Amino acid sequence: MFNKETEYALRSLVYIQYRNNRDNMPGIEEISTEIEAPQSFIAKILQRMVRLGFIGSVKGKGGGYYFDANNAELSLKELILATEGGNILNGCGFGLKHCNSENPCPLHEQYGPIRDTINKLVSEETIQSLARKENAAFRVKNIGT
Amino acid sequence: MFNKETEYALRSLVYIQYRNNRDNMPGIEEISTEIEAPQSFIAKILQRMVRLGFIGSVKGKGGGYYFDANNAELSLKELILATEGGNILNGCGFGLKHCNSENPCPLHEQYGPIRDTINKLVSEETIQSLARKENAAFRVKNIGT
DNA sequence: TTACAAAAGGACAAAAAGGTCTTCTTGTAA
DNA sequence: TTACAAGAAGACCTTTTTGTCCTTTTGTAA
Repeated sequence: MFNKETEYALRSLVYIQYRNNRDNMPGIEEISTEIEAPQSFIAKILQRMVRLGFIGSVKGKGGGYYFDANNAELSLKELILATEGGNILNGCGFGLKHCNSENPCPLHEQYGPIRDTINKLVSEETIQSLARKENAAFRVKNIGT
Repeated sequence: MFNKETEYALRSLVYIQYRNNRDNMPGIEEISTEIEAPQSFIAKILQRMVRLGFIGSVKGKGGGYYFDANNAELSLKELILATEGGNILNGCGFGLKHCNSENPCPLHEQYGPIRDTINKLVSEETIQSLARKENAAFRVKNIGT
């Protein structure tokens, strides 16, 4: 569905928010361990998240990452647009550059509703709404084989 | 949505079937021009399609590619599984290896219906059903910028 | 029956995605 | 007030995807 960067960013951010909700500020080591993703890759991705202004970071002893509770919630859409662009949200299932109701590809009619549902999902859900779900931390973990 | 190989395969095959329906057997040059895709890449992809038994080919003067009308229709699902595997059809939106109703990721509930709809679409639609749509050839073209 | 059009095959190359490693900088806690 | 934990930064590497090019084989049409 999403590429690795989006996937790891999503899992990291939900984990950060979940821990913030419990008055913790996790660091890279904790995050990468808990979401089961490569530590240095997560470091790089979170660095980008900080530069984008999605999260804040604290350096030095006891440091880590946090969401500023004063900022608006971060929708999945904003995150996805920043990490992999709008291809999933706008692209034609057939790969045509100009596919629309006047000039539809053979999949247009059936794919439209799917794309709409995806757009609705990523517009309505936020990192915070996902982190609020009970057991969110557990569900963030990449358990299993 | 799909990767390039799937996308080009899809467009090529629909085009081939569309031309077959009109008693033509297009070659690589015609196909790649009409669907606006790199000729040598299309050649390689169609070679794979032949090896998979999805289409037949005729060498020599007047040669090209064709669907055997005696074979069953080729569902999009079969094609997708062959070109890029079942990730889109089975994968978890959150990227978890084991995401299910007992151990759901935070997106599980909302993503499930989307995945189901995609599965329904690719199971029901075939290359042939797409090629039958009026104006299919035009709609296969990648017109525009 | 042969010329040649067209597919088959495979080596190679470029670009993007995914990931690692090392060094530098910062700033908090002791 | 300094030690050091932890993030920042960027070079570099690997794998996968996407694509190109060239040679060989095939088989139909003339």
